[in-house]
Amino acid sequence: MGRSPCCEKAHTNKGAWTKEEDQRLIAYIRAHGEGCWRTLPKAAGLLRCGKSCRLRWINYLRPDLKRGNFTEEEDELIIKLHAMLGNKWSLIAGRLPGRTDNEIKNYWNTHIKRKLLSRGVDPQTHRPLGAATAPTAGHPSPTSAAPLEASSITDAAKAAAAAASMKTASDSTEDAGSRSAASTYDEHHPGLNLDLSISLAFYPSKQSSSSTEASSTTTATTAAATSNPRPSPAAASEADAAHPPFAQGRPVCLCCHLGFQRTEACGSCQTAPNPHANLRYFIPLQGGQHVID
DNA sequence: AATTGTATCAACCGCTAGTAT
DNA sequence: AATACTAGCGGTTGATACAAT
Repeated sequence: MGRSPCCEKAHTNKGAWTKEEDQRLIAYIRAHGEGCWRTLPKAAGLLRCGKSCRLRWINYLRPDLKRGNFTEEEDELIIKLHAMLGNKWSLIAGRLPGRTDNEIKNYWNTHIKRKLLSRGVDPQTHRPLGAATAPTAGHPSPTSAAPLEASSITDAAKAAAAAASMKTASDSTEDAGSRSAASTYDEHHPGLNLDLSISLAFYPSKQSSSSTEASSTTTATTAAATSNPRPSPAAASEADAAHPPFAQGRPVCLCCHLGFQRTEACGSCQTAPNPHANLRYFIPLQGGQHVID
């Protein structure tokens, strides 16, 4: 029963990749795309296991990777996203176009931890070092019993919104026009506007057509919608059906607001019998104000 | 110049959720 | 329904580069 193993482990190379191996992998993926990693090594003539090929491609060879140092902006974004998500590196990376989870993880461990410690902040709890330890071990998660201060949540929301905005530019790099848009992102966003309400456009309600609200849901909402595309009105109403609190203007899970899939950041809003009971909510107000419930 | 210590990061390992058989 | 496997994730390790002595 089942299938054959993904690779002959006895006949696979390990360790650093050679230029030739890189070229083979690049050439193969250019010709055939990212298909089945299991069969790729053999098809590409590589003595590597599929897992290794996948990692090499994702972390190093992918053409859309952003090389070079992290910017101060990215630093702050990572800190804020980490405050909200904990060590969910892939989720954080998803909000930082051109960066990989591995890269961010390494960067966190080598730079940001130290940076936070020098600020007197615990890198795991994001609380002042002298402060009482959080009741839960590890990082504060959206479902954790040690939620961040309201201001931190709001900051994190803003950061994620900005990140989502950045991701939008990146996600659309398939075509040249979009690539251009991505490359000019910095020109058009010299200072990230983090003061955004990102609540209403994620699952746009047919009824919520207030122009004030529409104008207050700027780039980030578009980004959220992009990362969780719901293009048609039918889809929107479907979303309303799936998220009745949102459609009715009631509080909505912060994670969902930020554009995470329900299974991504807050599984509990999907699995908890009464998810509203143990999450913090983000109530959008007019004029970009927020209330943390 | 040689040695030792430290920082960085690519790659590996082990685990889990989802899926194919 | 049970089993076997894949893809993806986060933690850890090891090789290399660089800095200090």
